[in-house]
Amino acid sequence: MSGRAATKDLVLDAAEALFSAKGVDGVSLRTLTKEAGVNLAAVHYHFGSKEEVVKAVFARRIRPVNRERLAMLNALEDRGRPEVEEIVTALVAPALRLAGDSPDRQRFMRLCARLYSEPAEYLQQLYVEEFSQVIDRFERIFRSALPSLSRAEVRRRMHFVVGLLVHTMLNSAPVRRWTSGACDPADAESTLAAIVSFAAAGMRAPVPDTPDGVRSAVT
Amino acid sequence: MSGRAATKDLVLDAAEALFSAKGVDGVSLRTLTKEAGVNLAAVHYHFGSKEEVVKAVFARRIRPVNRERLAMLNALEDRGRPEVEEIVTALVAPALRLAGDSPDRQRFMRLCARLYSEPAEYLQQLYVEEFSQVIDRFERIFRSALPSLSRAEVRRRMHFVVGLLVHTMLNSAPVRRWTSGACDPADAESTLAAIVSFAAAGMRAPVPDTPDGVRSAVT
DNA sequence: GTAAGATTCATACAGACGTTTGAATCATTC
DNA sequence: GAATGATTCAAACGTCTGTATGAATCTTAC
Repeated sequence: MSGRAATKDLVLDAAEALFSAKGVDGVSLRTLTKEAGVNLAAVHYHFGSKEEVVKAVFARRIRPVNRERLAMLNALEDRGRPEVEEIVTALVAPALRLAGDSPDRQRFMRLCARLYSEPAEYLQQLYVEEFSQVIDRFERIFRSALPSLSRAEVRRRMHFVVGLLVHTMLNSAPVRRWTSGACDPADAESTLAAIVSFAAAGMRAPVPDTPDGVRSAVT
Repeated sequence: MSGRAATKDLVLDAAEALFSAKGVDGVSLRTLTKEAGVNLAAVHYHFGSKEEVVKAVFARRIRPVNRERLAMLNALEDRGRPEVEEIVTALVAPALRLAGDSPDRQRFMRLCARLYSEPAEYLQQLYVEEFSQVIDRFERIFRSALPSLSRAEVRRRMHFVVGLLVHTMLNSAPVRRWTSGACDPADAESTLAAIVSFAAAGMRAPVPDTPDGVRSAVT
């Protein structure tokens, strides 16, 4: 216990900013510690390795997001059968909300999306730990709102929703360029509304006829 | 001219496989050239730098994809007013088709998606060169099929579609895990049908009421 | 105020990195 | 078959990487 713990946070803050800008592999510990204003050896003293820094950066912010997701689901279920839009909102809004508060969090949003598409093995395990419960919860509640979809189809479509969410969070700058500023992703409110409308319609889309239509037997 | 050109292709093939497995930063030129069975210096002799290798790997396969996209759009427009599903198919199918033929191409699909979410600046310029024409084309044809959407809204929703496409191509393994094998993304046919159904419904979704509803003036 | 523990510091290590070089080999042409 | 240009090769360059060490400095408690 004890200790100022300031150094640890300085490292995490700088790591969040730098990793999101240049990718994990693109940032050396020397760059990182210099930016944080701490000694090079502080990283290994406080974290043990660079990998542990990455995991700490990720976990620090993703846990509140997933907590909020589950809380929103709880609130929805208490009020009866939730609409698809409401479920999608519970999945998307807590993540997007990260951008609302401060530029730091906006940076993290991009890091989060970037990490999700990085291949490192030590991260895969982290995803399982942090997400598997949330995924299961959403699958169940989506299935009850969309009873005509098979379990596999629900999961696939959830994957689509996560995909467009991650992509939106990752590429804010390109979107702003594409839309000539009309769709500023920093405008979290309109982004959220657009995603929810799009994703809910997608979740409700008719199941395509599989030519060899046995696949839907998997339920 | 002349020369066997075999070395160049050996490098590109190995780069495609390795980059897609471990990311660009995760593969050293020594690993790459050893895997390719060529000398370390061959990279700089034939390409000049590692960055140029990345760009060559990307361009080699993405150009045929975009050519096919444009060809499909041409065919659609010749036959009259295309349906939203058809436009989405023209956007998605050529990319997914990469996975159909061989494991090599499947690897490339993942690389492609990964590159798209990497921050390196030298890649951004490549995207503009390779994609801007295609994007403009799709925007126009989408707008004619969805006249109620503003230009900005069309672009935003196109971005969503690209997002779920990229995410699908990037994370085939997780999807297979999630769906317990029921949605094998290697089954390109069913993946395509699922994406098209989901994305077309999303493109057609009602425009959410913007509380300060002036934004839709941008047209 | 002094002992004990936590933290910081400068410095070093060994190895991997992208890149360069100059000689050796190959293919081609006359 | 000798000459020429294209290609390959082994070796080395300097720099940067993540990690480790041990002394110096703080913090805390008595």
